[in-house]
Amino acid sequence: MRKTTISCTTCKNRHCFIKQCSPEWINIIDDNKNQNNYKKGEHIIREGNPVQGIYFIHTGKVKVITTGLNGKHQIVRLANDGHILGHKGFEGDVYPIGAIAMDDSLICFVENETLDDMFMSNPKFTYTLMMFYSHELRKLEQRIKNIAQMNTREKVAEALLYLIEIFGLDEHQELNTLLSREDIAAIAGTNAEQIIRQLTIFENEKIIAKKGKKIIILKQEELNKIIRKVNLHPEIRS
Amino acid sequence: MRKTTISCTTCKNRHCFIKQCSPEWINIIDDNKNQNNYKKGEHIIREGNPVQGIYFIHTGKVKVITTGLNGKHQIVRLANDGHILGHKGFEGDVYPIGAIAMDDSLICFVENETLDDMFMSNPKFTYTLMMFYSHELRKLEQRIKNIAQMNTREKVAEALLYLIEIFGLDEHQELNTLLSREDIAAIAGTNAEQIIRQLTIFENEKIIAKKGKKIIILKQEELNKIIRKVNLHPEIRS
DNA sequence: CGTGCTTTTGAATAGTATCAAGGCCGGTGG
DNA sequence: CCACCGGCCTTGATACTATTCAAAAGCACG
Repeated sequence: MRKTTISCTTCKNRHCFIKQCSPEWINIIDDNKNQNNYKKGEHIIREGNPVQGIYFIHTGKVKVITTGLNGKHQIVRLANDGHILGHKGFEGDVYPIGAIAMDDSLICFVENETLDDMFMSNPKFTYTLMMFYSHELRKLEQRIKNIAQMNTREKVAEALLYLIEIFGLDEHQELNTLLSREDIAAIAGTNAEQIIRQLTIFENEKIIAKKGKKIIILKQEELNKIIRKVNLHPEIRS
Repeated sequence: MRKTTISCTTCKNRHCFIKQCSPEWINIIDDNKNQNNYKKGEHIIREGNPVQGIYFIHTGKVKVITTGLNGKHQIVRLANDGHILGHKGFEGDVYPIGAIAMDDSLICFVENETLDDMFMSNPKFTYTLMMFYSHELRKLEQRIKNIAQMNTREKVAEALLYLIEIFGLDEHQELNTLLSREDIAAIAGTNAEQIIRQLTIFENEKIIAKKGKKIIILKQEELNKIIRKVNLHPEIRS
């Protein structure tokens, strides 16, 4: 973690919610924010620490985890540029989640006191954040259904699609991120062995290819089918 | 579904978010809202219908479902007095979830156009809604972890605790709601047979008692233990 | 007093987690 | 440059758990 100083007034991140504030407020935030560079693997938030504000991701990739059964980690959410970490709403409480940088990440921090003033004076900012939460909620509701009902094959397909959605593919159809099998298992809600077996099956079916640890997506539509098949049952919809 | 007319100015629901608006706005909402009584089992929202606004639960019990694998229903959330249905943020889209009354329920509906004006003119309303979403998000994140990692025993314990949290127990320690085994299965993310088997086990362990379809909670702390044991591993926390 | 629905139980089957062992790869030090 | 080490990946065998199917019992309702 190393302190840096990119001003909000020159910041090029178009998705940052702070941009929803008025120009004079952006200046105030500029003076009050803390900006740090986190190295790959570094903790941004530790589970159980007191909540002091919200983290805004300028650039980077972050995994949000909670510790569960037998100390197993579950990846609850993946976040990148423009996303936030540490939801508003539990001052005096502790973070129920931890956040770890998956790549070197530049992250701005705004403390609770400043945030409260921002909400009061910038309705558009509050509104945008409300919409963000609303969307996240909707996504999680879908994910709950998936994780609860899917078998391993479907879970792995869903995890891959989730990774594509968040981080995207490069020009060679390669996943723009390098996760351990264990990390993928923590997204899908199973263990590393199951992930490997299923990836091998997908490889045999020519849906993906493996290049070392990297995963190349050959037929994304096939992954979609595995999930869609699950979602669309028009004959059942009343 | 039958139209009723309780004015917001005399409404006694303390949790309703509309109360966060200014008095003049409450009058405007009063003129623009639609209030209906839904009978037990009636659909409030149908999966796939266009989104037109937000539903505010005055009184009642509602299950929020999505249709998944092989047409199985997953109960994503349970809602009661003061909660809302149909998240803001997908105008022009269709509801990804359905909502069904579990008891006779009185529900107010406000359409998108009115809502947008409310957000613009009532920052406190927007802020309150943002906080609500933030809390819901946090709860769902915990639930995701649970559902993904728990075995049947733990899932059933969690489902029972969830029911207690939302609907509470009456003076005889009876669950304040009557769900089918299938409904409980749709919360826990398994099937009705597993629920029955596990309820029988809990009964033998004197953790619960069954009175017909009703469930009596004898030792809630034992249910907590089953879940807590899962959450607390201090030796592992870094 | 049937009829249909939900609950309950049992048995067979399929699926998943766990354990163990070997392979691969990158990094380190000789 | 090579040999070794440790970590992650991979695969197989096994034990366990959950799902499915089938059938009986209980219950509500007309």
